[in-house]
Amino acid sequence: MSPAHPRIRGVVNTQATPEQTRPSETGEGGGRPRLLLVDGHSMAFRAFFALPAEKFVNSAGQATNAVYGFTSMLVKLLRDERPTHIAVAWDRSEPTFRHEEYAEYKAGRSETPPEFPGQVGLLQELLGLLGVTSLSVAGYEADDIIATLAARGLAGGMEVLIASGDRDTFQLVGDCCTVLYPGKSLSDLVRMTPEAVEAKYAVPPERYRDLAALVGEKADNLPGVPGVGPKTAAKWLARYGSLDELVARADEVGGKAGQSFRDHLDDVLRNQRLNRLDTDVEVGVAVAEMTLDGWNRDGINLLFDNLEFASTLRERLFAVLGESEPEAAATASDEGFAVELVEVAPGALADWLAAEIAAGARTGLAVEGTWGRGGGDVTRLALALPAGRAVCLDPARLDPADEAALADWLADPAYPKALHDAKGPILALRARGWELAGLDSDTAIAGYLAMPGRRNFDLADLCTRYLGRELTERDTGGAQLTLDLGGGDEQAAARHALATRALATLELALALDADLVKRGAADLLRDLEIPLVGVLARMEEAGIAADLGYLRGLEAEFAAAVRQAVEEAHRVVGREFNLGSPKQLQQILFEELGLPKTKRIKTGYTTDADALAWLAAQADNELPVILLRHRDQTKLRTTVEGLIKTVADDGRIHTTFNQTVAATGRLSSADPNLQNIPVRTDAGRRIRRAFVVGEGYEHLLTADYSQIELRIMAHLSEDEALIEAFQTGYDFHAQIAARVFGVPVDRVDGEARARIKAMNYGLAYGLSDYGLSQQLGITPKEARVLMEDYFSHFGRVRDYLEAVVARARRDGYTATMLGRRRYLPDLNSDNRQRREMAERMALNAPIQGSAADIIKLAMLRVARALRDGGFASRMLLQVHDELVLEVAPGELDAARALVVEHMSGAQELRVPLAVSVGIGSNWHDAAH
DNA sequence: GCTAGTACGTA
DNA sequence: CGTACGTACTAGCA
Repeated sequence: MSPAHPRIRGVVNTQATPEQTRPSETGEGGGRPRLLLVDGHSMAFRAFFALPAEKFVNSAGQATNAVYGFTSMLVKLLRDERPTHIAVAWDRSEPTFRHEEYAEYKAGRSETPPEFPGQVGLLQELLGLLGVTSLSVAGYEADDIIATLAARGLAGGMEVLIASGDRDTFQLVGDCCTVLYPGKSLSDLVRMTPEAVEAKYAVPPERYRDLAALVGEKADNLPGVPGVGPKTAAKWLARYGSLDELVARADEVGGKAGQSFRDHLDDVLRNQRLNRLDTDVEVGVAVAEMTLDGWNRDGINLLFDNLEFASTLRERLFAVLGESEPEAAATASDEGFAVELVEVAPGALADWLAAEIAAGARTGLAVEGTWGRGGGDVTRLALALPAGRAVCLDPARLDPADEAALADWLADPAYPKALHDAKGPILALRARGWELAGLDSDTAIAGYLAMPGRRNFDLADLCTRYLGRELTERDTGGAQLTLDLGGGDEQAAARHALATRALATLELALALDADLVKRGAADLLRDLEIPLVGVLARMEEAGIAADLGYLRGLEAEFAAAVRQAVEEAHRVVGREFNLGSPKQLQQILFEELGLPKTKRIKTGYTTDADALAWLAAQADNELPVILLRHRDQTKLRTTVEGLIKTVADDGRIHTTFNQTVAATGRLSSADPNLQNIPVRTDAGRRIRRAFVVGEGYEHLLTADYSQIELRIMAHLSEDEALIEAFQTGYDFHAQIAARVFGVPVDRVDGEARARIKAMNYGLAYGLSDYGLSQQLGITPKEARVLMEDYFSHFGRVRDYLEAVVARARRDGYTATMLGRRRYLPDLNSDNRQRREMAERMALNAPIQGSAADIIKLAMLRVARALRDGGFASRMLLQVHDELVLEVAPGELDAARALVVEHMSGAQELRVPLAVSVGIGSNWHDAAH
């Protein structure tokens, strides 16, 4: 028997670098270090088919059979083989050098089952938590990585074990290198030693390549010599010694098979080239570093909880880890976050990323910088891996090669990333030309879906709540620290703090995943809210063009009207006072002028618009009217002033959409709020003329849902009369009024229609008879009669509304059509006011929330359709039931059709989802 | 400089 | 005594 190393070298041309192979001197039991190399996809795929996919599904619908089977196999290997070092290699989706040589390589494989790919990411996440090195290298297959690592391990004196379902690895078998090949079942791995290979194929391992080249490999779509099987091939190789020799003396081979061999010589030589495993792959991580340590017990528990794995597997895993592990790694996480900040040498980032982060495994990303108003800047960013290793980068001092590597990694959707409140960082990264793809979790949004009523979703708060660990002052890099430390320490502390945030985000994402599965919101996060983040970032970045000169003109006009109202008011009262002070107004109106008292409030009597209008009618005094005009004009002036202040250098206003504020699921807009620009009064609508189509575009287009909340109420209540009213497409409120008052539709007068309209909308808000009477200026008794008349025709609506509250009281929450919950503990409060408030919220939340779900779906559909269709037109604003787009030249008809199609088709309801569209050169004229 | 209260714009 | 927001202002406290 020839020695191991020459044998390997003879086959694969080993070029092991000594300094990279320094296996630990303290291997298991003091013996030789053992390196276990696993072919990830190959073994996961075997596991997938070994276990029934339908039996391994968690409550989120995630198939877990491959994860379970692979983990089970890994536990067995760890227990039985006791490796001191371990790595798992993965194939990549990109073509390899083999595809370049032979386009048909691996063609004709049957389609991967849809349940499989998602599990690879989970497995890689698990390996990260186990502290197992997970590798993939662009342009190479897992086999090549394994061959490279095997050669280095052997050169370093290690014993090598390879777990792979790919027979190409048999060429690596030697005295110190054994392949564990799956037999009948996954747990039954056949030990392919040199003797076993020889017994099975009648050739030594170093001749296996030659044999495979002759016979062919169906799985790789490499046809061999027709009529030549393993027996003939082995016989020839025994006679001629090697394939090279056989080829050289091809004309000596007799018989039909010999002729076939000569006819297919090209195929054989190609097979031989392709089945050679590369041992010079740049893997970027030394074999000696592939020790099994730094595993994360909390993380593993969270992931297993999430996957809903039985406790037996977990116990077996911890048992085998516990035996081989220093305790420190397992307990370190009890106190804060055990982040290990790694320095990557300049120019080495690409290698580090490739070596440390397997495609599909999630990385935590934290960004330090500034953002807002559609832009931002990055001062630092940190990446953290599941086992706690992290790197912190300063974009300003990044080697060009590293910058390119970082940009590629950020933009690669194959690398899932978890961020906390990602939209700002996305804008900041993009300002540096870096796209972020593969956003896999946003922990702020995940927290919002779990607890939509909370006011803030700080990373530290969520860590305390979900991980039971504090993101301490030290971790967060607080200002206090900078006073105590010198410049260098300050930098180091800030880097450590950011890396800790990245790790905390990663761990938090896992915990929130599990929680959202329990709350039925995992799909909502993954399919709706996360994709929306990028869409909103684009909208904020685009902004909307503003006519600054026009705004300044308006401001002057409104300011003059305010001054005039102030002068008039002072003249009427006979002295100067602050019209903006409710307190001074109360003094003047109710004490000095002795006007009738209005509704009581905490500080006295209200001076709101309703009360002033009432006073104007009651008393013979012109002051209330002047005050009303002053209020109006002041509001308009401050609105315009606010807008002017926010016009950016590009002449556009970039709002910020908040995705985690509204308890019902709506977006909100701030800085400036573009969702409350006046529209109801003529003076107010003039402000909308300031929002104009930008340079390079042709039109503004607005598209809004007609009565979407009422349609949702009709859908959810399944009230046939309501549904029918929407299906006819005729004036909805008039139709309802006709039924309630028992008159033909064309005889419904304006008064009746207005009452029913108020009633229709009021229902969705938990309207009381008192509230309705206030709204309509009728007595509560009349309002009660009106409600009874209404419900006598639309009984299902009342049933629905009552059922919503009853169910929410029982479950503790309401749910929208997409399963977005709102928790309302006050439904069982002893305090009547709180309880009734909660009841109104419960009535409204499913309706307002479902409308929010639907327009969010529509936004995703519109954004995708615009992108896929190559449109230059873009979405700018969302105003709850309305989208505002900027249409590029020549795209009007197509854009209009696209928006209508994707808005009205966003969700199937029992009633049509009507969308109306308007076009104009400014927001006012684009109304309809 | 902070918060509470009031008021008011939108859907 | 109808839901959901954001902003601006005053007043009172520190």
